[in-house]
Amino acid sequence: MPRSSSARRGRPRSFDVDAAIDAALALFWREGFEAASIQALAEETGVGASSLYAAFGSKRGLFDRALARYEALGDATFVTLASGARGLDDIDAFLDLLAGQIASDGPRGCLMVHSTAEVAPTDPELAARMVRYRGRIRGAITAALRRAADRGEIDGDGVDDRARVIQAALFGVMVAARSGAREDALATLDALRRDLRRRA
Amino acid sequence: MPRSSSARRGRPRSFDVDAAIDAALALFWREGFEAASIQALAEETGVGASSLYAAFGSKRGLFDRALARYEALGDATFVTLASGARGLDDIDAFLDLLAGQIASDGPRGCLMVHSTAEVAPTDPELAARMVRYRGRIRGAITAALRRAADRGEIDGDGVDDRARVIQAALFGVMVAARSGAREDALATLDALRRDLRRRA
DNA sequence: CGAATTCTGTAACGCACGTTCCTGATGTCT
DNA sequence: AGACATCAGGAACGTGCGTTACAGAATTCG
Repeated sequence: MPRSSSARRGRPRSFDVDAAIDAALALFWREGFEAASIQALAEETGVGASSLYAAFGSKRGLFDRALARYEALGDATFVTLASGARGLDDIDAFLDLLAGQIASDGPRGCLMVHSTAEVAPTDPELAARMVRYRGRIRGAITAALRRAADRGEIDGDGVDDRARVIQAALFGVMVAARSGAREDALATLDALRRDLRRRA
Repeated sequence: MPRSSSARRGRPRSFDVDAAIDAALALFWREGFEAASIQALAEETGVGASSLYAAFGSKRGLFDRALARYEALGDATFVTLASGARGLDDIDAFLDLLAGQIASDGPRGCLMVHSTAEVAPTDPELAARMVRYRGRIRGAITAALRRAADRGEIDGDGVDDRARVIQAALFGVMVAARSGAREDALATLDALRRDLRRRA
């Protein structure tokens, strides 16, 4: 049990907690919660299993930290969407970010999406987390659509409905990406873009 | 190894294979592939583990049969969408079916969606199956949208894009349903409905 | 009726998992 | 320097998993 004070007695930790969380996040993202074994997490982070337990309590505890990190990364990518200076262009920029991630060799899909599929049904606390995450995305999309309507880029009617649809479609794209259908996922992102512009 | 002929020698099987597949499907649907243990499958189907292995070869073999059954059920619900006599009304009817399933106490979400999240990254054969399934849904939606355009219910431009978006949004709705957010999922289905009509 | 064949239920196997224990190493504080 | 506290690494534990081996039950064919 580490102290809250920065001055601790005893042998100091030989690894960076945040770096370990980032490494664990990468593995969870790639393989999912169950499939990421403690041994694999130890290898990925370069930290022994018992040290992981000392620092995070349990596999689930480490997962929580990794999810929090994921959410922070997500919020950073939503910021332009939520409070940018433009309208549809901000949405396009956001879709570009997603397309870049899908086209890359990084982890497939969205950690929140496949964690929902895997653990949310048996874990109410995590389920609630997913709901909040979804709501935050939807809120950011709504804000961008409102700006677009204010600028006369789209019709102002049905902005809330449209935000719901876009958010859901993005999650659907992430499911496709998870199955390795990159072309399909990217094509759907483009379709979403065009469909949005067609409402001008 | 059972014979192809109906006249078999030896002790006859004491359970109905199709009924066992249906029961296994229900459990996979509820809990996912990994979480559905052989013991739980044996209880759910009422068939001993060794008999399941004799009949299906492996857990994965049983899962394949269950997925095939799921696809057959799905195709049955797509049929009106794919080749109905109406346009937007056929889409509405399909959305009603989905809403009914989400509102019910049955398994949450779509088996294909959460199997993709769980298994597709490490199983190319299953991943291909998911891609085909998604394509079939998209095809059915496209057909219904074309009919709607022919009847003058919507603008004919961008039907393919729109079908992509709708299919992705439906999967996103299934993710939400999987996390137990019934209200949210149903609200998004309604939003999708209204958004579609608004393009009239 | 007896031989051959297939299915059922139980028990067991090997393995991998998450987790904990223990010992020695490595620090800080007085 | 010595007492104390924490950490690191490896071995070990118990559990549950998918799967298989085996012995008895049930049926068909000659």
